[in-house]
Amino acid sequence: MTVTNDDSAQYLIKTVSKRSGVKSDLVRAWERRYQAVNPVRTAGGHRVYTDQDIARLKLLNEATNNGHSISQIAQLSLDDLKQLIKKELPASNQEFINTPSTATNRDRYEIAQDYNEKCYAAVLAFDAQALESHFENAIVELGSEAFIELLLSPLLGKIGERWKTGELRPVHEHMTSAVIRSLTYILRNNNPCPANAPRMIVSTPIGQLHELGALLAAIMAELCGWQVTHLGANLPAEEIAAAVKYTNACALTLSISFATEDNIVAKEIRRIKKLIGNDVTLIVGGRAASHFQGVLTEVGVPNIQGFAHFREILNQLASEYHASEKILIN
Amino acid sequence: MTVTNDDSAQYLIKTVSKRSGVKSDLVRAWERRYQAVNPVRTAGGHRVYTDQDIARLKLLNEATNNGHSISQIAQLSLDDLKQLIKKELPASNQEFINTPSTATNRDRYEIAQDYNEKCYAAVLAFDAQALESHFENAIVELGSEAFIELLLSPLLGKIGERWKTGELRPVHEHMTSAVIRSLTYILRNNNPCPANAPRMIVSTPIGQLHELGALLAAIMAELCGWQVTHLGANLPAEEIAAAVKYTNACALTLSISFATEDNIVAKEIRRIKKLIGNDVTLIVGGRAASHFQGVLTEVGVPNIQGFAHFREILNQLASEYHASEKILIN
DNA sequence: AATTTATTGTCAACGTTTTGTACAGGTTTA
DNA sequence: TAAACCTGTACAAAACGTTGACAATAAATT
Repeated sequence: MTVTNDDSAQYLIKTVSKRSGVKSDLVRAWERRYQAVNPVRTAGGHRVYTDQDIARLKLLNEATNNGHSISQIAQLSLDDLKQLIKKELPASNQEFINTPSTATNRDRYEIAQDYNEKCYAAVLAFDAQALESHFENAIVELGSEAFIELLLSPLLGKIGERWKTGELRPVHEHMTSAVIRSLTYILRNNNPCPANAPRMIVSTPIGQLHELGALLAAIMAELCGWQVTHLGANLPAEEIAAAVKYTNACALTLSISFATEDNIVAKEIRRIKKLIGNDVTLIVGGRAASHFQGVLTEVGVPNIQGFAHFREILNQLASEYHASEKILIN
Repeated sequence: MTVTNDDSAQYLIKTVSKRSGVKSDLVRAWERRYQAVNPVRTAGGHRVYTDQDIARLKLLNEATNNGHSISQIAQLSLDDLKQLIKKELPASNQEFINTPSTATNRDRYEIAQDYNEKCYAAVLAFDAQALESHFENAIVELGSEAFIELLLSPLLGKIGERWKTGELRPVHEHMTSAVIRSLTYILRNNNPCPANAPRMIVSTPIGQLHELGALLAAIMAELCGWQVTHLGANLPAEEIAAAVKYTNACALTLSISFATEDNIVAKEIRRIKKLIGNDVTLIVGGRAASHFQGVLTEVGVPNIQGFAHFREILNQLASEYHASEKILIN
């Protein structure tokens, strides 16, 4: 967990209690009896907690509700706690994980807002460790779904904008995608996908160097139960098509983030469509996708509009896939 | 990964009872009469069980339901119990019968060899899931160090060769690096690096599209206690230099995997050297690094020869860094 | 076949430990 | 100054622990 040199302690016990779901008195008791957390103190003696402490208390709360005795788990590391929780729920009540009863929707929106600023600050400061740490905490606190919709997606949008204004450089984006790529591991493990899940390839056509959008699509598809192979950015049509063939994927998602003057992207999309044929569904999304509306309608690709739409398409495809699979079995 | 860390006792009897299906009273009776389990005790005398104990009780429960007398099987080993159950039920409850394969005294080299073949097969078959799974197992079985030296490095070498012969396509490499990137998370967590660790940037200059070598270098440096930021492949000199500045890195590692006819790489290396100055150590490695020997000696970069050499340089740099840091403090 | 013996799951009684909650009186913060 | 915190203490419900006993079977012996 990359020892966080997180001197950013900032929350008083009331806030911590609200966000973690553990009553203030109990937070103090857990600290006194088991050293479950070690908050810093103000000059006057008030406890001051970090985001990590909140994540920790949240997990401890969940674990104790699951029957674990606090004295036995209070000193476990964040990672051990995550594993503990994961073991408890072998795909039973996903709702409980993703919709923690402790935070209302507005709360979560504000929390995400909070993390958003911190994460952007970390990107700007080129602090990969802080960024990763914030992401980890946010995943615990928000759950995978809200993490993506309320934090990751807006953040990546912001990064894209700021990149155009010159506030951020290409390296900022590279660093960010490196961090997000390694996070994929956590997210994937939160939602282990079934063996017969439909497969998808995610990439970016030649000329499109920005992979953040593709990463987002890949993560979202994984959370929807797909088995995703992310190929990175800037790949020629033949390569992408080859990957589709190799994996026997039933869908291919391309991310187009920037509108280019040349017509390379349009050409590539046509070539890809020709190579993969009609049995594989082509999905094109991204901030600049609408710029290529002409080609997209030409090859029969729907225009993705927001999350809900993307998720909807994914679910529909998945159910079609499973239906056809059943027929094959019979 | 989720490898049950057996040594961490943490469950109280209620939880154990719920999970194993054996009533609390009976668990105690089995312990008292036959020493079926040997739980640790808390200071106050409460029994504390491990995951293994739970597995054991589950199996004992099943076996007694199958007609075995508890006194006869209470002291059997976990493996023996699994065997017993397996024989009884030819086709029903085959779950949870995984041999932890603990006491293998086989040579690590052979194990790595074995994994190497499996992993290469997964790459060839474009099976990202299998590849990731093999990697995970290998890390557990070999440990991070041996994983890198005996498995990852030879494997990446092989992939590089086969790429040249045309047996593998570029997508194979992309897929592989995607998997390895997400694995970074595990490796990093196995070796949490201290807050005052020296920082390093790892990347690949423009024209070098292959990032496997850079990934390998990044992982190795992290295991040596560095705080590494991996930027991905194919970045212009200014970007790389900017990242060095932002992170205040004291070393920059570039990976050169392929010899190009043009002299772009040489140019880029000169530019990078000029931009980062002499306070930042430039390290250049990779299969094709020797091809640019001229430039490298010109800018004063040592020729990396194998792991040991790279590690040696890293350690020396780190100790120099820490020495200079101490001086700064005083 | 009848009787004795051993095994095994379950309970009850009664004391101890764990753990969440509460409150009082003083201090810090905004 | 009011609201929020801190420390310390206390308390009660839930969960555990030990001991010992008791049927219901299963196994062995007469």
